[in-house]
Amino acid sequence: MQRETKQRKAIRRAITDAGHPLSPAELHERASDEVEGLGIATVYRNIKALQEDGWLAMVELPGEPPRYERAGKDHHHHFHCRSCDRVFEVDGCPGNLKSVTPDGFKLEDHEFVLYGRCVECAA
Amino acid sequence: MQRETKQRKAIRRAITDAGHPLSPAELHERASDEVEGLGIATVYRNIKALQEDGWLAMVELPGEPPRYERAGKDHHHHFHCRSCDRVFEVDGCPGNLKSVTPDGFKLEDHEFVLYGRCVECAA
DNA sequence: GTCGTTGCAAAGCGTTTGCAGCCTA
DNA sequence: TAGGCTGCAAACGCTTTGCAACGAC
Repeated sequence: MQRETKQRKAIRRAITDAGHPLSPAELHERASDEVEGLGIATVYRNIKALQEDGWLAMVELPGEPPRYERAGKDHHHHFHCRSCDRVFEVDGCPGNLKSVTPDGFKLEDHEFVLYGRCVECAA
Repeated sequence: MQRETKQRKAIRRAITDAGHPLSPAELHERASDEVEGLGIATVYRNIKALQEDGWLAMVELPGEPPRYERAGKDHHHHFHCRSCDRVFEVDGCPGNLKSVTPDGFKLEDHEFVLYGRCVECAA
């Protein structure tokens, strides 16, 4: 990644402003506000480039298309609201992982997703 | 679902024999051993029918195509081996979920995936 | 001016659907 | 024999890629 185009700038800004993980389509929609005619292929290409650059991190939830957030955050997990479909960050970790790992298996990593209603939708 | 065709029988058997979740492609491959010329569309249609029938359960892991296992098992999670790409069942649950749920959020469900090396690949 | 980047359109890939013929009950 | 089920091929939705033009440096 070498040049700072207006498209790339808009995509960066969309991620930064969102505050929660965005899908490629959401990212395209938001960045299009700033750059008219932005192509979806450009969004995908920049997602890849920004990931390789270590600026962007992929958030994969079961059964969901991938979303993206700023990289470099502390270890965290996600809460997926079934009502508004938004994804929120959750600090902390339940721990206790070793105790459920089968004997002989080598645990390297884990993912962990909460489902329910966010504070707005629970009201 | 009303008729017991040889295709459906083969698909049921493939799931039962596997002992771990299978992707549609794996299911097609295994069931094809028993029924020559089995169409992939038939596999997908039966996956849907068997799910609606409550016989089959979908296992969705982050960033992975869906896999399927027998329904009706006790609450469990999965271990995904990064070496052989197989998915194993893990009994138990780390608990402690309430403590990481943000205030005001209503927790309804959770998913939880371990990554690493299975006992065979760790050797 | 160079060559990384872009938009468009075509190609991929996994999944779904329309349809005519098949076969279970 | 009826109509659920199947295989095939076309259609889909999302993502990737080829290509000629564009524009950041």
